[in-house]
Amino acid sequence: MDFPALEREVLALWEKARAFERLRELSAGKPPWSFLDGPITANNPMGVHHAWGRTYKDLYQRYHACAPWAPASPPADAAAANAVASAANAVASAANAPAPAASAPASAANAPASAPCTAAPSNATAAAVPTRNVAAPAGWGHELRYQNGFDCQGLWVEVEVEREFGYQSKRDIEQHGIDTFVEACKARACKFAAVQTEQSKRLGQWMDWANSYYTMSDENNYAIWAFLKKCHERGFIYKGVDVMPWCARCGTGLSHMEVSEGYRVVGHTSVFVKFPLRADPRPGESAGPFHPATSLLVWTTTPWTLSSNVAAAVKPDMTYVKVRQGDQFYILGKPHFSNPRSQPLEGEEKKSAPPLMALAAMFKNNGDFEIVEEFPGSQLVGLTYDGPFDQLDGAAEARTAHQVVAWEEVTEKEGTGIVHIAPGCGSEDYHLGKALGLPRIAPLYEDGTFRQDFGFLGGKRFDAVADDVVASLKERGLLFAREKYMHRYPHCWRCKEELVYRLVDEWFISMSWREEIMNAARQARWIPEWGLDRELDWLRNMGDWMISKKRYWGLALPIWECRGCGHFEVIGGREELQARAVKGWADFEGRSPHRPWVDAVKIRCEQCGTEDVSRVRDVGNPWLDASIVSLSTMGFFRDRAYWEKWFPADFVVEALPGQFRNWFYALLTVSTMMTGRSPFKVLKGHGLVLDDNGKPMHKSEGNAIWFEDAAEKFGVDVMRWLYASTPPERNVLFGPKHCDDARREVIIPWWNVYRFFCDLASVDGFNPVEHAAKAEERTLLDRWILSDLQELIRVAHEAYSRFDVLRFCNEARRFIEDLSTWYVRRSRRRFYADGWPADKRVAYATLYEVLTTLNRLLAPIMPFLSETMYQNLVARQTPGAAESVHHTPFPQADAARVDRELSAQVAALLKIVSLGRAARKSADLKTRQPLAELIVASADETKRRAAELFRDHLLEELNVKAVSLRDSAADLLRVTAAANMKYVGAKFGKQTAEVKKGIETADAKAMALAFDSGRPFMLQVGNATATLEPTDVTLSKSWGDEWAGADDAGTTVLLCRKVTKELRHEGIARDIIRQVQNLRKESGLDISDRVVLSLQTDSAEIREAAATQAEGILGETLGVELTDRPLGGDSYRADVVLDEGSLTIGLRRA
RNA sequence: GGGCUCAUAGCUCAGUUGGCAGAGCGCGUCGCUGAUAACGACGAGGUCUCAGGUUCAAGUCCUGAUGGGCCCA
Repeated sequence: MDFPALEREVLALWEKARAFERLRELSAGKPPWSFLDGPITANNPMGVHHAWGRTYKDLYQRYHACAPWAPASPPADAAAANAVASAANAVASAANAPAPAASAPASAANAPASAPCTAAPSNATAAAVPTRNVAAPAGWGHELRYQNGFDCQGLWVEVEVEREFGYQSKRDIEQHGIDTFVEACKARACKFAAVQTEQSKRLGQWMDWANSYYTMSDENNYAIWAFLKKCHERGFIYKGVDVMPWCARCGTGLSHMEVSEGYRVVGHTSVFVKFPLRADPRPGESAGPFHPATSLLVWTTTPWTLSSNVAAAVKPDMTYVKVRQGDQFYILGKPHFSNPRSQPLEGEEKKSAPPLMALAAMFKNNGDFEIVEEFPGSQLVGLTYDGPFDQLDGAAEARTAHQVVAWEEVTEKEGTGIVHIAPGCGSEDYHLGKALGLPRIAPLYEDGTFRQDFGFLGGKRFDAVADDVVASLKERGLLFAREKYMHRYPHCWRCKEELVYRLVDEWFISMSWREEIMNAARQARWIPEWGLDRELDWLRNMGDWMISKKRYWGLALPIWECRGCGHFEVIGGREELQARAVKGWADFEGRSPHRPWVDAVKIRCEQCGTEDVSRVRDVGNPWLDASIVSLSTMGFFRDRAYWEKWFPADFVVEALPGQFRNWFYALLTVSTMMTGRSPFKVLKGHGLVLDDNGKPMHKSEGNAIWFEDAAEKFGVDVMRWLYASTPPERNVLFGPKHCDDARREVIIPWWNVYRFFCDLASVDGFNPVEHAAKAEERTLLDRWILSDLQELIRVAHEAYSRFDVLRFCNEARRFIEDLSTWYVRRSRRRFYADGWPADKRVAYATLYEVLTTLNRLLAPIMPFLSETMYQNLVARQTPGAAESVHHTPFPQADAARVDRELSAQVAALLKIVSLGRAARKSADLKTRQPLAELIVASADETKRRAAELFRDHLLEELNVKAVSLRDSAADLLRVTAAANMKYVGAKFGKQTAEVKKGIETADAKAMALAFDSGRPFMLQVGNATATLEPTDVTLSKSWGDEWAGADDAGTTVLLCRKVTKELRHEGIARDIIRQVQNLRKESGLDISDRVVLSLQTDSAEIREAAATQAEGILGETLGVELTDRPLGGDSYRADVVLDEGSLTIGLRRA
């Protein structure tokens, strides 16, 4: 079966029938169900990892599009109350919503004025979808917005375009023109939005593709302006000077969120450096121990920052030592001196990192040494020293500032206990320096090279000077030691270069109002629940939000800053800018609010009157772009009634890693500022997609799987099933192996039941209306499978409505297995009858109902297979049926058809059959050999009742002539007991030998009966009582020569072992029949072909059996004549070996 | 250093108010089959990561530890 081909056919069918548009017509005016799409980055083709989230997005939308308005049955537990509440809300808000006539043409009326991608797959007529209002059946279905989103702006696009153009740096961009560059970025976003649209369609996503939102749209950008203005009105926007992580290649600072993306383990040159003390300046201390031959021993992993050293920090309450070596004295922390040192790594990285030498060992390498003094760090505070690069002009400001300062954060775990402080080159350094009023030296330009006034370092890049610095220190006798040090160091998450800490001006949103955002976060239901704690933790701890980036392609920060007086204003929208413009509006008019065009507009400073105030050059943090969409895409600024209808979203779902600090955070922050509310009612997160072996997919390692390849090799239904049936908070393993497993486990059995039905139904001319069944006509098995089907429907509603599709998948898998391996297998013969006897009609009707219902339940997960089945089973059969399975209401469970007792009885039946097979196995009696009698002995009434009700099935399944029932088989039971020494020895110690003997001589049968009823067995050993558990003994059970048996938990199944001559002949006949059937199949005969049969054998017994059973053999194999002579001519032939001898079979079509 | 999370058979994973440790795949033996790309029985494979606690009863609840993952500093 070529599933991908089938999927392509379904896609063509949907397109031809306008199936998605038709669904929207059917849904128009129904209660809204609001899904908000987190925008996918439109920068590359979609990967299989995107397909996970998009599967959830699609399947929950498909469910709600056709779900009933209230749960089918009241959920039992508290967690479900949530679902009830939200469903109730949906209905309530429907009642309050504007009349359908006003809100129906929603997507058309609310479409952004200018679609940013004219080249994007745009279809104006399709966009205006709900053209007519169909009278909707009351009670089911919801209206959805189906709006997909594309994230378009940001450095990730710039990096790709730079690569396309062969640019090396920001200078190239400015030289060739920002306008050219920005246009190319726009074009790239449009190009990949179109690619992703086609891929998403292939995945089966039903979305209003022509109406996708783009974060680069004018509407979206101006909406962010409005948000920033509101922040400014509350005083939260400020310009900060900070030491920021900086990417020298990209020429931009990175936000906290971005820095966390890019930590990698690297080796750096670390150095131990001497800071020679100057004469103690403190009054009364000049004669102290700190004479000129004493140096502070300082350690750093970033030698380039020594150029900008200002201070050395010590921990006041930590003990320091003074070490003499030759005529030199060194001061360092006592714990650091002798403790082993290690690199701050984990797992594999830790194992592969080289060992580090302890400081004491370094001293030892240099010769004899002794500790001459110990004192607390507080005694060092205030001392001054000579800086390592005081000779450089750029460091002049620090020459008089070098001093020892107190700092609680000095750690005992690494370094020397004396920390090099360069407030212009490190974040913590900066904050310490700021608190102490130290000067700060910023030695680097934007591109990471040293300023010219840094002498021998001037013009060199920060990451290329380690050796120069070391050489210079060594030459001047300041180097104590150097080593390679492995640690996690931040890298640019886009271009992979090492970051550097640099003093820069950036724009921030203060997070002083974080409690408000936390309260909004608490309004939503988070799946998994710990997601809320995780988000709150982030909100509690995050610093102010840095929103500026010194780049080109992105939101133009609407901040106009006066060069004259420093006053800045935040402009809240296009109209406001136009009103304030004093220059350049004509140049900007008609352009998108991007660089460079918007930069032409100048305003007048409202504080000092300066006329040509320019916009700051920065663009916005890209998470701002996606943060606004709960407002911008739902008409917050344009159509408040429409927005009220759709906000907050009922559901959002995205990948967990990263989004707590990215989209979830940004979305909450903006919504809280603008509305004070959470923008979503339910947030669901899912994990990562790994390869078949559980490894992350990387292009460079060759284990990445392209979406198109996966779709065409595996099929998307299996992909969707795999994603739907994986626990969302875990990672999913995706690849050929897991796809094959899932297909074999679920899809193939389901498909085969469907095909079994279709093959027969088309021959028999089954008609669902004509061949209906009445309840009282159903067999027990019919009623059982229909009962379980009702349970499955109930679970489906519960699972889908609580966003727990995994639970439904597990139940569906079990149901399909029961259906395929028990119901259909046990019901096959009913379908083979000639004509339309009642039993056949009922079997057809039952299986038809099961298949069509199951199909509907699985449709949200596997829309292609279910559509195929629906077209065959329903659409072509039933005049007036809906065109697509996805237009039909989700089934409702009928509680009256649930029969739990019957389900328990079928389960008991399966157990009895299993025991019967075990009994046959124990006596080496193969199932083909008919036996005279089966005894089911059980104290459990359900088991006895099951054996009675399903007597006929037992007869066939276990190939016996009769079934009898008993309460107990104890009278036939013979047991021998042996001690299990492993447990008995451990439990009874010295008594073991006695207990062992006791067990062997005890009443083993009483012991077995005790264990079977769940009790321990009390064994008298001398004067004491030993309590025996089932694990303490090994019991061997038998039921005499006449019976083969097997038992479990108080139920015993016995088979009569006596094989009479007649039974043996029947067994041989059955062997023959099976071999004949094999040959028929191998020969390619049709099931209904009549044959002439020839059997030749040397075995007298086989001959006799064939003769006495001839009628049965011919009947089962559709034989018209049985002969013992060869057939010759165009006959088929097979030589087989039976237990009794060899046999040659001949076949010829009659 | 802090937060969150996960740990069940060789592998992938179920285990829903605490009640006799499960499935699929893989492996071995046997059986069954006009039963489909199958199906069934039996077997090997488990200290449910470890240590405490609550309880008549803990894979499940609590505390701590160890290890993996994510995040923060």
